[in-house]
Amino acid sequence: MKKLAQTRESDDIFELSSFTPYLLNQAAEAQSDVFSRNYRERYGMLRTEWRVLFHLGRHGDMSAKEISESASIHKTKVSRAVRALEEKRFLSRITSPDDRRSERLSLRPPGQEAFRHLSRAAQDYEAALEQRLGKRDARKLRELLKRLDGT
Amino acid sequence: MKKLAQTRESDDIFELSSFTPYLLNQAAEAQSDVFSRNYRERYGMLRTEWRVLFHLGRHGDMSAKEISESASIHKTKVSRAVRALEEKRFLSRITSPDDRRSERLSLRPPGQEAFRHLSRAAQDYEAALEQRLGKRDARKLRELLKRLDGT
DNA sequence: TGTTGTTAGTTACTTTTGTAACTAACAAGA
DNA sequence: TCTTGTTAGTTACAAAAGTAACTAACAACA
Repeated sequence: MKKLAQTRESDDIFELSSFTPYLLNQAAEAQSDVFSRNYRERYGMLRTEWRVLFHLGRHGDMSAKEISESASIHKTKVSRAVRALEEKRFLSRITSPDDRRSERLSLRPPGQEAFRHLSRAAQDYEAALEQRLGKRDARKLRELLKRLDGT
Repeated sequence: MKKLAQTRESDDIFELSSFTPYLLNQAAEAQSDVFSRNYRERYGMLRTEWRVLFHLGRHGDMSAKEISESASIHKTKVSRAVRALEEKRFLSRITSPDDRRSERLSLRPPGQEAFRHLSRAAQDYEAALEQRLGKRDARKLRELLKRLDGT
C-alpha cells in the first residue's frame, strides 16, 4: 500500500541524529576538543585567548573593541583574554594617544612566536581534515557552515 | 610567472573563515541560540535538560547511565538535568528493584507534553533549515557533520 | 564651562560547566 | 562473611561564561 500524504514528513521517527543543531554541536565540540590541545597544553591558553592572539597576529595591532567586533566575541570575554595574554607576556598595551579610553594591543615576541606556531598547527589541522573528508567535501562543508552562521 | 611549489598551501593567507573548527563553532552557536528559545523561554530549560527530556520521550524509560551513554553527556550533567526536570515535575524516578543504585526515569504527563511540543518544534526547525539550504545541501551537511563527530 | 549622551574597557555578581572525590550498592572470589 | 574492585549517581569545589552595572574619557552643543 502506498504511503499517504502526511502533514509533516516522518512524523513518527525523529532522532537527534537528524537534528542539525545537535549534529553541529557534537561536531563542533569534537573538533574543538582535538584542536584545543594545541593551545591548552603548551601555552595554557583558553579558546578566547587563542582567538584574540590569532586576530592580533593576523591583523596587526588592534584595540579590544576592534577584536570584539571582527571576531564576534563579547567585550568582557575579550577583556579577560587580553588580561590573560598580558600576564603570559604575550602582548602589551599602550593607551591610545588620540583616545585615552582605548588601548593599542600588540603582540610581543613570545606572543608572535606562539601565533606562528599555532597558526601553523591550525593549517596542518585543516589540511588533515581536508585529507579525511576529501578536498571537495571539505570545501562544501565550509561553504555550508558559512551560510548558517548568520542565522 | 607560474606559482612555485610550496611546502604548505597558501602559507601566506590563513583566515579564521577557512578554519573549519571555527566555522563549526560559529554555526553551532548561531543555530543553538535560535532553537534554544523554544525550551528556554517557555519551560526555563537548559540545553542538557532538553536533551535528557528528548531521550526519555524518544526511547521511553531509561536510567541516567543509559542516557549518559546514548547521548554522550557526562554523568554529572545528566544528574543535574534530571534533578532540574524532577523539580519541574517533568519526570519521576523509581529506584530500580534489581539494582538499587540505579533509577528508572519516566516522563510524567507534563513532561510528555513538553516533549511532544519541543519535538514538533525541532521538526519544524529542521524543515525550515532544509528550506533554506535546499534538501540536497541539508542532507549533505548532516552527513558531513556525522563524519566529523567521531573525531 | 556645564550638561547630556555615548563609548572603551573593567569589575562584580550570578549561572553554568568541569573535575574529583565521595556514598551506597553490587559482584566475585577467598 | 570478609575482602577487593567496580559501578550509579551525587556533591563539593574550582574554572569559565553571561549579564549588568560601573568608571573614565570623549563629543557635541547650549
